[in-house]
Amino acid sequence: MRLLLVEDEPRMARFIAKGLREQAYAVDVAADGADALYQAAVNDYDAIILDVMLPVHDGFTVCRTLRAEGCRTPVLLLTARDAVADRIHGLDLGADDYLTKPFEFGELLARLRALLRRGGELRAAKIAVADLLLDTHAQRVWRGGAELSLTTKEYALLEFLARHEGRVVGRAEIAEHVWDETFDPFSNLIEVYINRLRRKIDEGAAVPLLHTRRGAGYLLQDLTNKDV
Amino acid sequence: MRLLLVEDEPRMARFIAKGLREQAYAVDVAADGADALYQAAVNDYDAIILDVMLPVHDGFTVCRTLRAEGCRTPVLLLTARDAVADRIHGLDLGADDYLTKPFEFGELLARLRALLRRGGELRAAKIAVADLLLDTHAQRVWRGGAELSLTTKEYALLEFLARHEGRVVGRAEIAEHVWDETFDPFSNLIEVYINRLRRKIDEGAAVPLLHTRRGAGYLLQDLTNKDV
DNA sequence: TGAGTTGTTAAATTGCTGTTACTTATAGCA
DNA sequence: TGCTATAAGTAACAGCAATTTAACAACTCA
Repeated sequence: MRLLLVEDEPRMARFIAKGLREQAYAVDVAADGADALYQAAVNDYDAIILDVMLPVHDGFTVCRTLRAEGCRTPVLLLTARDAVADRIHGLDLGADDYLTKPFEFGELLARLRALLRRGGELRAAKIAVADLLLDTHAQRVWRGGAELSLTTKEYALLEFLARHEGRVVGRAEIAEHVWDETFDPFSNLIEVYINRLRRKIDEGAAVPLLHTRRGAGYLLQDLTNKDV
Repeated sequence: MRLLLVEDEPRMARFIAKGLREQAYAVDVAADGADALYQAAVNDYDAIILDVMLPVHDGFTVCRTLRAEGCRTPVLLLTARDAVADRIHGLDLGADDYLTKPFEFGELLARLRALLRRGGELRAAKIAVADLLLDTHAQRVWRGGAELSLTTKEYALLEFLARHEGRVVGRAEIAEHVWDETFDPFSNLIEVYINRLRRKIDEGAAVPLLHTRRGAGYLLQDLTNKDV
C-alpha cells in the first residue's frame, strides 16, 4: 500500500511517516500543495493524507483540484481542532474522511484502514463503454444486453482497456497491468488476446469498439459517437 | 520529442525504447556512459533517461559531466530501489527527477511529460491551434470537431509543429526532434510528410494552418486570425 | 482423463516508412 | 520580362515491420 502524506511541518511529517512505515506502508511526503499535486499526478497512490494548513495551495484547494482532475484516490483530511466548518467544507470538496489535530496515532491508522478498505469501492464497480457493460466485482460482461463469457485474462485485458476508454493504450502499459513481470515483451501474446477479445466483443456487433492504432496501441471506444 | 535512453541491459533497453516509441517519441539508445556523452554532445535531445548502473562511466558521472559541459537537457535518473542516498546524490549532481527500479511504465511516462514541460503547468495534455486539437495523452487529433486518423510519424510531426505554434521551424530542427539518428538529411522525407499532413489537416478546411516559409521552414498557425 | 485456458510459433496480411523520379513554384538575376 | 537555379510539392512504389490469424503445445483444475 502506497501513501502520500502532505504535511508542511517537518517534525510532524517525520513523525507520521515513521509511524506509517512501521505499519509497512510505503510513504512519500510532500511539503506543499504544488508538490502534492505533482506527486499525485505522477504516482498511483492508494490513499492521500492531507493536512489542511499548507503553504502554496491549502488542503482544500489540493483536494478540489484532485477531484476535478478525475483522481479517485481516497483522501483523509487533517483539520484543526473544532474547525467544524472545515470538516464540512472538506467533505464537500471530495475528501473521504477527516481527523482533527491533535489526534492519536492509532486513530489515524484505524481510519486509514477503513479508507483503504472502502477504497476499492470508490473505484467504479460498473464500467460502461457504449453498450458494453462490465461488472468489476462479479467480473461479468454484457454487450447490448447479452452476457459474454470471457476467461480471466480476457477479462483483465478488457477491464484495463475499459478503464482507459478513449485513450490509446500502449503495449508496454498493457503488459505491465494485465501480465506480470514474466511477460516477454517480444512475444505477440497481446495481439493474440486482442484477437480473442475482438471475436467475443465486436463480432456481429453493429459498431466495433476495439480499435488498433498501428505503431501506438489499442483504443476502446465507440468512435461513431460524436459527443466524446 | 526526441529522447536519449542510456541503459546497458539490452532487454530492458529494448523494452523501454519500444514503449516510448509507442508514445511517438523518437528514441536513441546508448549502452554505456561514454556513448551517452558522445550522443548528447552531438544531438539536441529533449530529455535524457539515464540508468545509474552503467559500465565505463556510471550514471552519476555522466550526469555531472553533462552539466559541467553546460548541457541543460532535463535528465531523468533510474536508480536502484531504496537507494535513498542515490537519489539525493543524483539530484545534487543536476538530475531533474528520478525513478526507482522497478518502476511502472505509466509512471515513467508521467514523469517524462512533466520534465518535458519544463516548469510549465503539470497537465498541458491538450494543445489547440485554431480549431485543431491535439490530445497528447490519448494521442488523438481533431480538426473542427472531426477526428483525424494520423500515423505515428505524422502525429509526431504535427505535435512538434503544434508545440511551436506561430514559430517558423526549420527542417534541421524537425529532423532533430521528430526523427532519430537514422534520418538521412539528403532525403526529402520531411516534404513528403508535410504533404501527407496537409492533406489530412488542411484539405477541405476553410483556413489552412500549415504554411511554408521558403528557405526557412514551416509554420503552424491560423494566419487569418489577427490577435496572435 | 478431459475440458478449458494460457502461451507459442509460424504464416498471411496490412499498411507505414522512406525512396525515387518527376513536376511545380519561387526568387534572383540578366 | 523571361531565364535559370534552387526549393518545395506530388505520385508511385518497394521493403519491411506491425498486426492478424490459425493451429497447436503446455498447463491447470476438477
